[in-house]
Amino acid sequence: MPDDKTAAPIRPRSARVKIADVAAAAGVHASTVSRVLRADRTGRVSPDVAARIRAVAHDLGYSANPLAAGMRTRSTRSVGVIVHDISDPVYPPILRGIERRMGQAGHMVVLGNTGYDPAAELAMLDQMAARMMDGVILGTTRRDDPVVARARGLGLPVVSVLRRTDAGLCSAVANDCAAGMRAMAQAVLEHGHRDIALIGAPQDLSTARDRHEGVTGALAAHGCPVPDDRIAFVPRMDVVQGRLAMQALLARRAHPPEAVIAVNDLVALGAVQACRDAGLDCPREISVTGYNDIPLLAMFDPPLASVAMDLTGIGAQAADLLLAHLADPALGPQLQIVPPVLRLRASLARRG
Amino acid sequence: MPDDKTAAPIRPRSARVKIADVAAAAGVHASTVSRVLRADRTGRVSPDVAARIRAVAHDLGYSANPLAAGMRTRSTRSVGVIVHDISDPVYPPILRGIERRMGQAGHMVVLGNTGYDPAAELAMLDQMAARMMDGVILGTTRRDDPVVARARGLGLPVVSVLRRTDAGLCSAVANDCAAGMRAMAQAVLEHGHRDIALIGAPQDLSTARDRHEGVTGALAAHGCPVPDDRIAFVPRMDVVQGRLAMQALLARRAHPPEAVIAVNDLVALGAVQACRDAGLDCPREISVTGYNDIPLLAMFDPPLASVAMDLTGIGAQAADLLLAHLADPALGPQLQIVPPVLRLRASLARRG
DNA sequence: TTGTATGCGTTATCAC
DNA sequence: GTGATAACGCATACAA
Repeated sequence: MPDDKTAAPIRPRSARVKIADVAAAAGVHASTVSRVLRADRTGRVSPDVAARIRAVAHDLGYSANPLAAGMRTRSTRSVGVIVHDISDPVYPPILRGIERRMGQAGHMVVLGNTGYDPAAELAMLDQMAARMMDGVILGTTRRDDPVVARARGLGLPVVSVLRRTDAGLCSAVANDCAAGMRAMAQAVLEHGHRDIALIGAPQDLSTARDRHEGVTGALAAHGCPVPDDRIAFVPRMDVVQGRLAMQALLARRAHPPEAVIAVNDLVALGAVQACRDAGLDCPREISVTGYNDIPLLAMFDPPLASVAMDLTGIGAQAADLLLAHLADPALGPQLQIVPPVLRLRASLARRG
Repeated sequence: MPDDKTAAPIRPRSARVKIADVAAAAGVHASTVSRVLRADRTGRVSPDVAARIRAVAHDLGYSANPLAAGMRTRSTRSVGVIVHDISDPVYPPILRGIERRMGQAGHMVVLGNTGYDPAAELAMLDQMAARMMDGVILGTTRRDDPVVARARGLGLPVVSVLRRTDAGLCSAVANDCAAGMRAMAQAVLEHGHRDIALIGAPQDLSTARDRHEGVTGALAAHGCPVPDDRIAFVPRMDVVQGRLAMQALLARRAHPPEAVIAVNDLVALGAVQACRDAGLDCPREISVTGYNDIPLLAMFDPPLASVAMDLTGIGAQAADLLLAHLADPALGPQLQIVPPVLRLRASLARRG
């Protein structure tokens, strides 16, 4: 056995103390140290030896390398989170809930931002799988999502947050968007509006679809169906697109609608901008509503009526659900529905 | 040499194809595959063999495992980002800039949220170091930061974003907060206000300190020094604390100040709330200003005067700077200053 | 140009 | 109860 140390380290070795150092200092073998420092005692160690090892490890400032351990255990104790756009204020509270829970469980959170690009979502998942992440939380889920399918193929646990797949192929934490929007539609009607416009989003997202079906269904059921030229769609749910959609709506008819129900808050805020640009006073001349109740929404001008949910709680639930899947690989897809709560504010005003 | 395959895999092997699989399929040795697939050709390989290996790798859907590679190369191609509170709207645009640049460079971004807790910041850095992250971007930097010191001790490259250390011990991308606040102070004076109150933040953050010194200095220089009872400090820069601080300010004197200059936008929004609670009309009776120009600030009621900077650009610059440090470990601390831009809006009104 | 041997830090499975 | 050994997937100094 040649013992030449030819394969020298690339860098001047970082001073990180490893198991071998602890073992040497404690006068035991590395495997014994590993047994002691690993909480799940696979093999028992005599109390005095264990105590000595623990003391030495502490003195030397040893901390385990989860990556190296992961090579062997196939668990790196890290999870990915993929979102369309971290700049959308709906995500930070969710991310915060995820990060806190995962941190408590000793897992790190890796962030992926994919800008509404399905190809980027797939590439991001592959990246995360290649890095041996234990699981992924998807904030990008589409109703029929190749990302979910590929994750299944890879055996990578996935939890969907906010949205879900039609087939329920993966666990999801979401709110009942259709119910939320039905409530909002009813509120708009109760405020006396009849000429109502809608701004929807791509229907391959369950949120966008459920909200659209919820609102169209509710309005039709109350004898107030929405004509096609009072419906616009945005390609992305942001302020700029909301503004463009509203401009398009206003251009189609001589008279503006009495109220606009937008698919989410950012789109609604863009719609408000477009109304102002067109010289329309919101809410005196036109009411606008959103969805998600992003932070600080009550402080906008006008305070925006929206549908709220506990975003941080949703993030925490998604994290817990993923942890449950990690603990029990046999666990089937779970669906957790969080109740939506109507938040009526000044942007929804009485007609007249 | 015992060749028994006793150490069986823990899980039913994930179907991930590895270098050995490609090597077997291509009829070459693994090291040859490694040489071909690694862009930086250390040893040359004959073109035909290289082409065959590449084809096989593609057919088999091979993708490298950066973690396993990192065990050897000491580079996991992942970086950490530590922030006080991802729910603060100032961070998402920065994070977006970082994520995009890092993604382009093939690095993943790990997020750490520490809630203004210095101990948590230190623990997070240790976590990231233990996971062999290539570097860390700090959004939490304190003027004399043990996190920066420990990172130096570990040889872990660090770039500070938004804030910086007094000693300039690590690279930083920030704006000139003192200059930004001087401009704001002057604008407030030019609007006729003389009874001006300040809401500051913990002075161990360079942003809070520079802004405070900038505004107090400018006001004093213009013959309008701020008395102690017109100054309040928040423990954290969020809406709730801003509101409490404003309440405290209002309680100290019979008459409210004419203007309030807050350390950042969230604090300013909290101050606006407190003013309203107290029956003060903002901006008719009291002007309020912020800092950072977080997204959508112009749509608030009132539109908040603030000091703007290119947050996404700052994130991208920080990412580039960290990448530069990774490419050249000998690179010393760099300081990049981004210009602040005054954004005057209706929350700052003429006196009277 | 290509194959061989070894190590990165850890853990699982043996033998003792 | 503890030590010895191989393996996780990859990269590289060296020999051939």
